[in-house]
Amino acid sequence: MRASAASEIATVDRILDVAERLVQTLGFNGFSYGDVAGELRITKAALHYHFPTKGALGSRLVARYGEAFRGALAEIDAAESEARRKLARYARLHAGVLRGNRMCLCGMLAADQATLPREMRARVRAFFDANEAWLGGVLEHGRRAGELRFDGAPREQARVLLSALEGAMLVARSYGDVARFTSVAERLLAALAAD
Amino acid sequence: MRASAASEIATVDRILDVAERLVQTLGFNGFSYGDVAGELRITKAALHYHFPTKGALGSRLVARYGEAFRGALAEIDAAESEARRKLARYARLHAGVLRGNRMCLCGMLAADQATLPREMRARVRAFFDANEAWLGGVLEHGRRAGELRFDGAPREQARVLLSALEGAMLVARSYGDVARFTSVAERLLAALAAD
DNA sequence: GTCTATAGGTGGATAGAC
DNA sequence: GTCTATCCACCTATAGAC
Repeated sequence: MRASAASEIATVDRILDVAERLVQTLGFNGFSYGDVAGELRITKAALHYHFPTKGALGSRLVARYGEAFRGALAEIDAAESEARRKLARYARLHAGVLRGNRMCLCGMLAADQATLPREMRARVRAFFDANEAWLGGVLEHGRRAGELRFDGAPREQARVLLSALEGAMLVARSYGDVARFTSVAERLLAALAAD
Repeated sequence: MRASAASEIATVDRILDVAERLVQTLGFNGFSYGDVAGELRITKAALHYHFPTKGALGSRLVARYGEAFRGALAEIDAAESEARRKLARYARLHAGVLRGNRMCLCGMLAADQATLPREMRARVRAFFDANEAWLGGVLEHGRRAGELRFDGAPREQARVLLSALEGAMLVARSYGDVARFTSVAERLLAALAAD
């Protein structure tokens, strides 16, 4: 391994980038090694050198996606202190994914759940867990601060929010209409406002 | 075509039953003619006699599912007059689908959207449209009657509800935990209560 | 790290006998 | 309406040369 110039991207990452987009648009059973290889102008055999099986590729995909998301959540925490602004940025995170007709990687894989290797399934759940935990923290803090109003446990309310946003992506994508998502997201957040 | 005894089920319907379950659990790209044929102990060629292409089978599947759902909504309208009770039964409809690890057929197909033939995509949207229209009507009526409280257009609120329920199914299925769905559904309906 | 070549299987779909 | 037989494209994955 040598030092690489800034403009170069390691083959592994280029594979992950293409595969990620394909999974998010077509589903885990809707893309093939051939699709990825063809787009990168390498052979399927070269792909297998980097990722011996499709499941291994999928696992790395979910792991990387989860890390990136956790990074984005940390950025939100660093940039915003108000709960309502944090939630608004969280929703915008998903809206960003939706542009380009992409579904949340883990929402898509949740649909393919029954056909995935064990490890991928576990990682998808871990992604949801992390999102719920973060949302739960924001909700709890926001309610304590008097910014937000809702009944019951923050963690339960977090599940409502996560489910609703994943579903809003799913449905909005059927219409190719991001506004459908943002409209739902705005209503969900407005319902939590204390004023 | 001859009169058939009550216990007999036409081959076409048995095909649709099996295919429906497979799509709801595995996704449209996660099942094959071979799977259906194997389960019914007929050959793939026999399947092609009834449904020349996979897309034709899929279209019939969505059409039938939509009709069944409309029937269920009509039943709810006939049995209940209060908006809150209608919505509760609507949520129970989805909970029933979720048992047996099934996803809403159209929610699943929404994930597979990009890989579907045009006609199937249109039928999936029609399903969502019909659900939104029915929910919008119930919400509007419920608010007028003072049973429900929410801001904005009923049709917009209907989209929130539909998205959230679809998403709740998607996420709950990852955990194999129907309670996750019912908990979210109850919170959504409680948030609409006027009291 | 990428290639050619290929294995071994399965995908959807068709032809023609019964 | 169901079968056998078959087509061809594609799938994931491996072996071995460069």
